[in-house]
Amino acid sequence: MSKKKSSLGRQKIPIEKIPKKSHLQVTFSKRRSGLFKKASELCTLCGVEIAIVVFSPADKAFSFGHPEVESIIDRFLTRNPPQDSSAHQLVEAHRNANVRDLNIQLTQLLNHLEIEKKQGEEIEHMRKARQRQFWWESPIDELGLHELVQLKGSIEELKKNLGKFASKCIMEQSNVSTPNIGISGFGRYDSLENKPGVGINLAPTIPNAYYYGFRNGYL
Amino acid sequence: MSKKKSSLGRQKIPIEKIPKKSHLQVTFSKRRSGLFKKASELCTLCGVEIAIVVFSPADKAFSFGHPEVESIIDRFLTRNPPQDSSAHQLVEAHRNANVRDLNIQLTQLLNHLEIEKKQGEEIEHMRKARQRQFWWESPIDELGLHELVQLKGSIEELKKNLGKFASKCIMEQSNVSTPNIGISGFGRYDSLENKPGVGINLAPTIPNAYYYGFRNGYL
DNA sequence: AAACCTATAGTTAGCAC
DNA sequence: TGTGCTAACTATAGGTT
Repeated sequence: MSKKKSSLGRQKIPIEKIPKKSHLQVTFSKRRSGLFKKASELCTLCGVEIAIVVFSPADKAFSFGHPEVESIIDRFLTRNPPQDSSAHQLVEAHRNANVRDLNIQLTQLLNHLEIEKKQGEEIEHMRKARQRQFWWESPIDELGLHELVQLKGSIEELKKNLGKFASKCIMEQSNVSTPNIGISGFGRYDSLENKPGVGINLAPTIPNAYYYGFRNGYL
Repeated sequence: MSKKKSSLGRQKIPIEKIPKKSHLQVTFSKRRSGLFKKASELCTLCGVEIAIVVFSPADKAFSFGHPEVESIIDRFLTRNPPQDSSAHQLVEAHRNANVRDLNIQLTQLLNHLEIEKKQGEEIEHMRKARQRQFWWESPIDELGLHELVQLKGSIEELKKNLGKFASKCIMEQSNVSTPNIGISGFGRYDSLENKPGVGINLAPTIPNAYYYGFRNGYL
């Protein structure tokens, strides 16, 4: 006849880590679902958005989210300045991996640009120097020793070349079957540009193969 | 004698959005703290990590986190592949703001580099072309029309300059007190470089101020 | 708004399946 | 693991301050 209570019912437990593992596991499961239920009720009753993330004792992730965990987390992180503090660093680092890559690329590009610029400046320099080498078109009494030496060499060179050309012309005069290599240009030049008084007057008819000279209209 | 109940105590409410705003606000406050309390109890009892984010009806953010909301969120996001899907886009965009800036910078730099390179190439081209302009030192029968035209113009120029120099020399011969501006160079040149046969032989004694010409030893 | 009160709705510990 | 039971424990609706 004695009614045996099947259980003592709910017992008060201290809020401290449950030592018995199997027990802890059960409690975790029950209270986790209870927590999520409370959250969902709060969502419905108050029309608010809630996200919960729980890592179980076995390090498994459980999450509740209304509407979605991600969107709420995003909202939260956007508002709460990502303080890049200690804990955040790892993920931030991971997130910034491409930023780092871009920075490296940028640095390399800047270096490249620097080199390219210097090369450009150097070439520009050379160009200007080269321009200055057209001294032989400037008044002759403005020339220095070095430039005059160069002028001499150049004219000497020109002399030789003209000599070669002259002999070639003579060769051709005596042998008509020889192709007119190198003559056509001169021919055109003569017809187009050999205005009296300023042209270059070659004297191909002069027998001496080494004869050549310049004459201007003022002479 | 009649004991009046001060309150009916807790009444059952349907789990649906509370219509009365003031009422809702109170419920939100109470249940939110209740939720956080449950969470903290779960943390203590089971030694787990929990993060909760709640956006109030007034769109204010409340959060619970043990140990910290951020670290738990990071853990969560790191494991759950950041799916870059719809919801995540906004924050991703925000996060990638600096990435975008870097990309813009990079693009600009690449453009700059492109321009710089082209300039460099152009200048290099000019340099080579300029080098080729020393054609007047190469065999004369290899020259084309254009080069010959140039040669003519250059020699014409040289002729004028020599003419000016010659007249200057004549002026000086007739007036000894005139300073030797522009002559010293020539003087040095003469003494150092006027080897027989290849030198430039000026004839300053010729009365005509416009007389000048070249003669080589082979003539 | 927040803090307290009270009666009661809701949660859950311990046990069994 | 999860579910069901039940008594006890806790949270909280509605009120007052």
